[in-house]
Parts: sequence; C-alpha cells; structure tokens
Amino acid sequence: MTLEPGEPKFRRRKADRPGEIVDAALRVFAEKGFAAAKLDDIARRAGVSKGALYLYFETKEEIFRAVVDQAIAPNMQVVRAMVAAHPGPLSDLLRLVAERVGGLMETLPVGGVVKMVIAEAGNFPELARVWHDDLVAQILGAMTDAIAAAQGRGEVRPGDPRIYALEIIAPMLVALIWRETFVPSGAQPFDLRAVARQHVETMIEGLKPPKTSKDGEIAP
Amino acid sequence: MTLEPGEPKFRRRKADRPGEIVDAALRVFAEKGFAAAKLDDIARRAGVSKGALYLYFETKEEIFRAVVDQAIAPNMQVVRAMVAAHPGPLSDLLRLVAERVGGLMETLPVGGVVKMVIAEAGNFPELARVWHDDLVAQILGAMTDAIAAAQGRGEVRPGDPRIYALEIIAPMLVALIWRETFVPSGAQPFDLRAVARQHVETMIEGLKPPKTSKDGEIAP
Amino acid sequence: MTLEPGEPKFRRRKADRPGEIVDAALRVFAEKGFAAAKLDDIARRAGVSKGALYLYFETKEEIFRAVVDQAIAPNMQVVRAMVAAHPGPLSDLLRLVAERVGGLMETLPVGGVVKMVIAEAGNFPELARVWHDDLVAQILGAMTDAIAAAQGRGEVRPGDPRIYALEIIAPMLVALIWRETFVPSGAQPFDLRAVARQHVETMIEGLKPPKTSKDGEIAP
Amino acid sequence: MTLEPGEPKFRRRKADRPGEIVDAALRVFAEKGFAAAKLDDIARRAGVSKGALYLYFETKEEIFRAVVDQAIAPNMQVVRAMVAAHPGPLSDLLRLVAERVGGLMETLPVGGVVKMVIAEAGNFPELARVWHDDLVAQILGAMTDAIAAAQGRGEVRPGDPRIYALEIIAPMLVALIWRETFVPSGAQPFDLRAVARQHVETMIEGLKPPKTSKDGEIAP
DNA sequence: TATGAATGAGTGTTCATTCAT
DNA sequence: AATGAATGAACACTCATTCAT
Repeated sequence: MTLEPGEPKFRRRKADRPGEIVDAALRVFAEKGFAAAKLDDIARRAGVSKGALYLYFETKEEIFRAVVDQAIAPNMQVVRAMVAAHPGPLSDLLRLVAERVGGLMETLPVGGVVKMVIAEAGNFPELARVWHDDLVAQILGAMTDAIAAAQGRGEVRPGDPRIYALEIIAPMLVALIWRETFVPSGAQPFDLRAVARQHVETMIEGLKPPKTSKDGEIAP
Repeated sequence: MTLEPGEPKFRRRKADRPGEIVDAALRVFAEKGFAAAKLDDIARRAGVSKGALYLYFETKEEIFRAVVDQAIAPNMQVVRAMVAAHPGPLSDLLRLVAERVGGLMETLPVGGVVKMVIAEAGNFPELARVWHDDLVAQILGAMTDAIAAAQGRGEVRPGDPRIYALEIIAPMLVALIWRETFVPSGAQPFDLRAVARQHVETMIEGLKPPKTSKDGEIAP
Repeated sequence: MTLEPGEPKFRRRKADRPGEIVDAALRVFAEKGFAAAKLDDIARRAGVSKGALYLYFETKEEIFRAVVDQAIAPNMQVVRAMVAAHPGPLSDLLRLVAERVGGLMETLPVGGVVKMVIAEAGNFPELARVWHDDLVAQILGAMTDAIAAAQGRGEVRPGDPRIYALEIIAPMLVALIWRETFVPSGAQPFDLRAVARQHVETMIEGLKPPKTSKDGEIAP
Repeated sequence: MTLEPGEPKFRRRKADRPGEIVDAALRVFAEKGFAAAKLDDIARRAGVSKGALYLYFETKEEIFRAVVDQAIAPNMQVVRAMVAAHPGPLSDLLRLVAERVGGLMETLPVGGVVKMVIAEAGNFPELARVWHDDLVAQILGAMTDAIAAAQGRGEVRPGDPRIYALEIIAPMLVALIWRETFVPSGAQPFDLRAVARQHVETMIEGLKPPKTSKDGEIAP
C-alpha cells in the first residue's frame, strides 16, 4: 500500500502482488465459479496484465487453490478461539462463539468461498479434502468434543453430539449461503447476527436435559 | 439402460428422450457444474448423439434450465404435505415434516440440484429467482406461518418466526450439502434421517415457551 | 397439378416431385446462395420431408446442378430465336431480340440463377463451364456472328464484333443483377423493357458506319 | 510476405495485422463466398492463427464487412475523378473515364468484391445498401447528371439519362464479372481496356442527336 | 414411396497459456 | 518484472446425410 520514499511511483511493489491477485481472484471466482471465471477478468481487477499472473502462479487451478487455501487461515482463529474457550458451561461457549462467528461472517468474504467450495468440490477433490480436514472438521470436532464434555457434565441431554454440533452451526451457514444465492435476485435477507443470537438461545433451551433432574446449571 | 444384442442404431422414442436427457444432464451438471459440463458427456450418458440434444433443447442453457425447473416439481409435494398438515400442535407438524423430508432427500437427487443452484445463482439469476419464489420461499413461508400461528396459540416462545423456520430447516440442508461436498472425498457422512429426528426434538424443546411464567407475555 | 379421378388425394404424384423440388431449390439457392441454403428449407418449400430429397437426388450439389441445368433449357429458346432470325438487317434482329429478351427476363427467374452462377462459379467450375458452353457462349457467339456478317455487308462499322456483342447484351444483364442485388434494399429499379428498348436504339446508332459512306441501309 | 529463416514465432505488428487479415479475407471470400470461406483458411493466408483473427474482429461477419467496406474507399477516386472532369463535352468525359476505369479495374481486386456483393446482397442487406449508396449510386448519379447536362446542351439525344448511364457502364462491369466467372474455367477473356475503348466510341456515336434536324426538340 | 429422428463431422468462437519484447 | 499479442486446443452448435419405420 505504501511506497518507500524515493521509489519511483510507477514501480509496483512486488511483494504485494500475489496477495492482490488472490484478492481479485476471490472476487471473480466467487461471482462466476471456477470455470466461468476468466483470467482476463482476474488480471484486470488485480490491476496487472494477464501474463503477470503466470509470474506468480503456474495455472488457473493454482490461483484457485491459493484462494481457497488462503481463506482458511483467518477462519482458523475462530476455531482456536472456540477451543480456547473450552472450559466453563456450554451455554457460555455458545453465546461467545455465536457473537464471534456472526461478526466475522459479516466482515470476511466467507460467503463466496463457501459457495466455491460447494460448487467445485467435485472437480477439485483435494480442495474439498483440505477444507474439510483443516477447517470444517476442526470446527465440527471441537464443538462435538465440547458438547460431549457437556453431556458428561450433565449439562446436555443425550443424543449424538456430532449432530448437535451440526444443528448449532447449520443456520448460520444457510443464512450465509442464502445471502450469496437468493438475495442478489431480490430475496429478503437474513440478519446474520440476529440469526446467530436467536439460534443460540433456541439451542441452549433445546439442549437442556429433561427437567426432572436438577438442570439448574445451564440457565444461570 | 442396456440394449439387447443387435440393438438398433436408431431408436425411435421421441417421447422419452427429453426426460432421459434431463436425467443425464442432472448427473453431469451436478458433478461438474454448468460450465465444466460437456454436452458430449451429457449426450453419451443419455445414450444419444450430441446432435440429438438439439432436437429437444435449443442451447446448453436450456438444458440446464430444464434440469433445475424439473427438480422443483417433485419437491413441491413436500410443501403441500407441510401445508396440508397445518392444523394441530406445531410439534406434531415438525415430526411429520421431518420424517417426510428426511425420506425424500435420501431418494431424490436434490443434493445435486441444490449444489447447482447455489453455484450458478450468480450466472443465472432468473433460475435463482424461480427456485426461491416457487420452492424455497414457499417452504420457508409455510413454516413461518405455522410458527407464527403456534406463537399465537402460546405454543412457541417469542422470537422472529422466519428465523425459527430457518433454524428448523438448516441442519437438513447442511447435511445434504455435506453429503455432496465432503463425503465423496472421504468425510464421515451424516445420517439424514437421524439428523432430522434429533433436530426436531431439539427444536421442539428449544421453542417451548418458558415454563415458569403463565406465558402471558407470548400471547398478549 | 391435376389429380387423376379416383386417385386418393393424399397420394402425391411422384412424377412431379423432382420438378417441385428443383423449383423450391431455385428459390432458396437464389435467396441464400449455395452454402447458406439449408436442405430443411428446400424440403419445406417443396412440401416434402428432408429425407424425400434423397429419393431424387444424391447430394445437395446434385440439386444445385439440377437447378442450374434446368435454368438453361428455357433460355435456349432465346438463342434459337436469335439464330432463326439471323437473315435480314442487323437492326431488325436487335429490335426483335431486345423485345424477346426483355420480356423473358421479367417472367423467368433468371435473375436468381445468374446470381448463383456468378457466386458459385469458383466452387463449381464445371457448372460455370456448362453455363458458358451451353448458353452464354452460344448467345454471344450467335450475336458475334450476326454482327460480323453485318460488318461484311457494310451495315456495321469496324471493330471487334465479340466486344460489340458484349456491348449489346451487357446493360440487360446489369439491370437484371441490379434488380437482384440493390432493389431489395431500397434502390430505384430499372425497367428492364425500357432499358432493352432504349439501348437497342443507342446501339443501332452507335454501330452505324461513319456517315461518309452511303449508310442508308441501317435507318430505313 | 516471406519470412527470413529463423523467423520468430510471434511477430509483433499490431498495426499491420488488420490490413493483412482483410487482404487475406478478400481473397478467400472472393474465391469461396461468405459461407464457404473458412476462418482457418483466412488465418492461414494471413499468416496468423485462427485465434488471432479475434484480436481484431469480433466475428466472421465483421471481417466480411471490413472487406467490403474497405473496397469502397479506393474506388471512390474513380467517382471523384469523374465528377472533377465534369465540364466540357460529354465525349471527352467518357473517353477520360473509360481510360481511367479500364486501368483501375485491371489493377484493383474489384472483381472479387463485386462478386461478393452480388452473391451476398441477400444475406447482408446493409452491405448492399452501403455499396449502393456510397459507391454505385454515386457513380451512376454523377454520370446521369453529366448526361442530363449534355442533353441540355444539345449534345445528347433524348432519352432517359439514367438508362444511358447504365448503358455506358454495363459492358465494363460484365466484362469484369466474366473474368471472375467464366475465365477460370477456360472461357476466352475480354480485354478490359479494349472493351472500354470500343464501347466509349460506340456510345459517343449512339448518343449523338439526330443530325438532320436543328435539334431544337432536345433543348426547348 | 415417404418420413423425420438420429448421427457426427465440421466450423465459429473462446480462453488458458506462452513468449518476444 | 511486466506486457499483451499470439497461439491452439477445446467446445457449443449446425446441418448434410442416413436409416428404421
């Protein structure tokens, strides 16, 4: 972004290039999908020539990989945050995560990437695998563990903890996909934060063990 | 599918052809996405020549449209079932719908179509609109109405009924997308029926109005 | 055109078919040119199925040949008429031919065929040869001979009789081509008969030998 | 046209390319006609790849248009020359024009373009219109005016001046078309200059007002 | 004889990739 | 490092031709 003093201004900073390209590519891939995205378009949006792309990436697939890979990193924070917050009652964890995730999703261009991963999983199985192994399964696993632990503490009613994890995450994801898919053609959007907040409360209630036992722990 | 030995080079089955082509196209589009799908491939799977496609459809887009359109019809049953089951307590409705939807999703090739719609909504906005207006918004609307009515009867706690509807549907949808996206590259699948059943119970509990008060707040 | 009594009316008369097809083909070829003409179109205009064309002709080229060949025959009359009228002063011959040709050109679909021959001479050299040898060279030759004879009789000034023949014919031909080429897009047409009449008089004057000699023969 | 040994695979000559392509295209279109001309062929003759054509033209039609349009410009000189030579007796003008046109036609590739315009006027009406309005009608109009003026001066006998203009031009045009159509398959050619010279003299004589009367009838 | 569904080679067009500058 | 003209393989689409009926 900033140029060193004395540097000629038409000299572009090499170090930033790959990042700029990946940013541009993300936008184009998210809009059009992999096959319909044109390198010309990506190059133009990155402000470089088409040939320049090949100075940093070998093929279109490479760029796509870079985009998807790069999108994982920032999201890993979320996972870590979640895992870090592990101890304590589940309800606290859920509220915390909801707030965090709801916010992130409105900031980051996750939507586009999610769309891409869904769309191109068939054509790029390794990518699907990377996303699953490095991101999705981590999140799901962390939550599953937390839920199982809570079940152990009697905080959560019996049931498959992995499915409970899915139940918790799904509405956010669907609201996100909804935004990408239907809102551009006029559908009424969902307020991501509102969804997160309401759903957390629903789940906290829904997960409470049958009231016969002394379930005072969950709702403080 | 298989032809007897001595099979005729030309079959004369005009009436069946469009259906066969759409079936084949669904498989290819779902696998590869719109742009990456080759007409040659669709034709081969439909057991016809490339030229024959053009006897029934004008362009590749037309075929795509036909695939997506056709996928709406059978799913409309779900909506109708839901609307038909309208009266009675919400919990009964949810259990009924869950059973119905869970079963359908394992039978019909909805997954592929859902994937396609998500992936190509940007490139084919009218398709996204059709899907939204004719199918998704109908389901969501029907559920929203049922929930609002239940709230009126004091069966359901306060909260945005449209978000509640989203919360109810989302896990099934995500499990479906999961199957399309991650399972082929080795991820552990979700049992759609199990998800449906467990989530319904969670939601029934989660939606219950606070037991303590005389729930005067909900139905004023 | 007429059906035998007692013949079922949906039974088509086989004998006329080739002619009907050639008629239809002439119209289509004249409109679009050889390559841009579609057999579908020809078949439709001939009132038969596409497959039926192949009962009478082997290929598209064959049909084209038939069209061009068939167009020669009626025009041969003109040549014969001209040759028959041979004796007598040239001016009489010219006036007679002009009237005859002017009339024919407004009746027969010569224009289209001329256009086709010009356009496709490069792609079908034998056709160009047939047209040249059987028709055009005949007419030109007959006229050249008549002019040479008239020169021998002192009726016509010195000069290349073949070029004189060309001079005589050309305006009619150009008026014809003009009609096919520019009139459909709005150009002012030429009245073929008027062109014929005026040009004949011009040529009769123009061909007169220098007045020094006793040139009374031409203008009676 | 010919490249040195060691010729570079990529030449960098953006400025020259469109011209080279149009030249090559003219040859191919003139030979085959629009529909039968293959882009591969044009590209090969232009010494570029098929894809390169699309760097300079949007479609095959565009190339065709460029060819036809471009052919107008150089011919406009003829028109201007004719209009410039306006004053003076008509016979001088005719002799001058004949010389000029006869020479040009043997140099420029007019023949091919004329053929194309005749052949494709039906499929590309705007092109026919452009040719008519910008070129043909101009020439014809200029000549018509000159003749009418000459009639006013008593130099030319009564008669439709537009038809007289046609009579003057036609033999050159037909000789040109003859060259394109019949000569390649063995017909005896016409010497364009000879045709021009002889026809001018014929017309000068043919247009002379009747010598007997004091020609008061013509210019009242 | 006649049909028209079906074929498949052929062509215009696109676009990821290369390379002289 | 950067450009962008050039390439060529790939693909959607067309249409003359075939053949079961």
